[in-house]
Amino acid sequence: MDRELLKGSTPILLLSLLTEGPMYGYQIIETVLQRTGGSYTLKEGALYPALHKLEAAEFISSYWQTQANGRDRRYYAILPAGSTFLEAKKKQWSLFVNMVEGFVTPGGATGSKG
Amino acid sequence: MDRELLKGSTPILLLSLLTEGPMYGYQIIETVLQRTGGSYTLKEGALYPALHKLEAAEFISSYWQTQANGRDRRYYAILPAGSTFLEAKKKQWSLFVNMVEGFVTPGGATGSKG
DNA sequence: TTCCTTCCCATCGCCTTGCGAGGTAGACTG
DNA sequence: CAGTCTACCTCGCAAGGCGATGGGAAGGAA
Repeated sequence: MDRELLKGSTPILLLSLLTEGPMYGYQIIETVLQRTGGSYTLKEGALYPALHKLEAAEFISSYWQTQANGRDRRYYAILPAGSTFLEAKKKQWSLFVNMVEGFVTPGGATGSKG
Repeated sequence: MDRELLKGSTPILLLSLLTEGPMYGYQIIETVLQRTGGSYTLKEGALYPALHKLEAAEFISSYWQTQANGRDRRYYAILPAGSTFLEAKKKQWSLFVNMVEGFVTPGGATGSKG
């Protein structure tokens, strides 16, 4: 996967994932790995800073939870402001995709997909 | 338009545009501006370095052409290697788009588009 | 002539972001 | 005890877009 293509899409990925329910970092990495069939490994060096930034912006919140075995995990949950932001980002995303596809296929692809 | 989203997609845009025929920098900016209805202005600080990089990689070539009024314009044209690269990039692009949309809409969008 | 606008090229420093590498630490296995 | 897996995190680097800035020529206005 081209790293430059990823830039800017990580918040969308994260927020979308958290819409399904709270998750912790390691779990997010595993989930992304599984869902992409192993083709995309969300790196820790990308994940944690992104998560912290999202939290600082109050789009998500976090809380520590102790498991049965005593280990602590930091869960992240989406906040209302995060959902709003996600919707805006999604619109931006489809606008962006449509724009690029408009150039790639000048004849067709004027929209429709998002 | 989110700047981070753009990263990595500029070569695709440029190469796609040049597939339609040789163009010069200013013209590329104007064309992008027109086709996006003014919503996306390809900045000079992004365009020229990208163009030069593409040329250094021998994906495009350039030549100066003098107009009737005596002014010089630097035209860029796509090379065979550039077309090959474009095709590869397009595949990467749709893989990428499908991946992101797979997260955004967990139910549908499993693929098919490329 | 001088001035301004449009056209056309280009570079530089800054900022953001992903990545590779490195670090800490608890729980479980051998 | 050592090794592995889980789970957290940070740092320096590279890459790319952006805003600012600059050079220069053509053409019209004052």
